[in-house]
Amino acid sequence: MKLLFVEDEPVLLDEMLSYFSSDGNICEQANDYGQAVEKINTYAYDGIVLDITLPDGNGIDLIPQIRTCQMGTGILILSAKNSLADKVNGLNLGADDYLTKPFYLEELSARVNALYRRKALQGEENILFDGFTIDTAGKCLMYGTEEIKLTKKEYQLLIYFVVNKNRVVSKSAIAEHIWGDSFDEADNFDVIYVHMMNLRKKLIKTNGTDYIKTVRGLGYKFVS
Amino acid sequence: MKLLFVEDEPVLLDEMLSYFSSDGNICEQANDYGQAVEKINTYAYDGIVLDITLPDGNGIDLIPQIRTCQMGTGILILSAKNSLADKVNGLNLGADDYLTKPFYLEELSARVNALYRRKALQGEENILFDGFTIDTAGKCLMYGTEEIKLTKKEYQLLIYFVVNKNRVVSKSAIAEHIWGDSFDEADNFDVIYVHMMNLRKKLIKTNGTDYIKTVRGLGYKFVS
DNA sequence: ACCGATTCTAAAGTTTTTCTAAAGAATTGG
DNA sequence: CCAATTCTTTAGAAAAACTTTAGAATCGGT
Repeated sequence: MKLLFVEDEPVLLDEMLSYFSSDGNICEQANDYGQAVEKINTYAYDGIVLDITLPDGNGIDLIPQIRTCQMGTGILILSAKNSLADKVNGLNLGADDYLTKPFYLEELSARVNALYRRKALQGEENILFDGFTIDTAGKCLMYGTEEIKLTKKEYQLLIYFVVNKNRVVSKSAIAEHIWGDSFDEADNFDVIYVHMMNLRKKLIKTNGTDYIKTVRGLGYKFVS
Repeated sequence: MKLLFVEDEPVLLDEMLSYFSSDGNICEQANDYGQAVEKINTYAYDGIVLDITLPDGNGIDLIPQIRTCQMGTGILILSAKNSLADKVNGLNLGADDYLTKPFYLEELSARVNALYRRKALQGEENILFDGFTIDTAGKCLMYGTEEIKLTKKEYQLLIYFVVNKNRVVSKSAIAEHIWGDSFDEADNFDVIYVHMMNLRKKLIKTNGTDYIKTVRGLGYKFVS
């Protein structure tokens, strides 16, 4: 998933970025309030980890802005202050969870994942469709008891499609979501074609159904 | 696991630090109330050993502070006073266990480990899987009656994997949990690769099964 | 201070995944 | 119906991720 980390302390920021990146997410950063505003108004994120104390403003003030332009985005507030007022205030303004520094990256990760599941999938640990089970903890796809081996990119694609079930997702959206900034859109979507095809093939091979419909000129749609 | 020792008497502090460090834990110290407050608000710990009588304050007053920012941390109170009032007071405020000075380090160790077991391992003394027994008190792995000799790192890895059975754990998560802050993630994960390989080899050699699946690009997963 | 065990580093080897490129099929618009 | 565009499919190159080995450094106990 695509995450934004708003944090001014460089060490902690680095730790979070490398932790979440190596966990298979696309991560972006904002070092202060100004950068955060810019990012929020330009890109869509699945989750935003927001430090409250920033050099040029209070992170809490970002929450309404995020909520007006990114309804479904999970917001987790971070704060060094051990203040109940901040927590209550943040949650009232529309944050979804709260974590006080210090914390284990492991716990932050668990909470961000939980947010994403709550937001996108109504709190289901396992996503089921038509005999398939996506085990989000084990990061694998099962058909009955048999494991359908997916590569990392295929797994990410599948999750993204299932979350956006019955909705057309553009190739740009896929690129932004799964490749992030590193994707060179000017060139071509060939990479996406190839991965789509590989994922499709594996699903079709399993039970004969093609869950992914091509919407020519617009993108793809997962139906189930 | 990561521990904090709050104790003003240097001899006892040193003894505790060296005992627990050599047992494979990540240990930190605070010599007085002030240092303790600082540490508690900066880092996360699995367990805190807390002397009640400190030169600049009463250790008991730290308990609420710990509890508000570190929910899952085990707290063990130490006191020279053999006072029932202190004990009751401490436990009421959220401490998990109590030990009166003087004591044997072995007993302290046993109690701190018990705290961890209660917290992370849901109270299990022995973890069983497929003919193997992990004796968490003796910190060893048995296959039937035969002991499978593991190094400290291998044992820690195994515990971490077993606790997270069927869940993919990223290399960052492993690093954070087993190497702590000393791990230089920027460089490489080579150390992890090597230890993983050694642990795997020992398990495979014992009964031919590879319980650890590599999830390329994401981490490893213990399945049983 | 020495010995053995453990842990780490470095590098070569292996496997898997990802990407690129190109040819072929389907669809759309003129 | 033809040309242009968009997508599918294949195959192989390139990159990345992981495994394995060996030896150096470090640690712990005597």
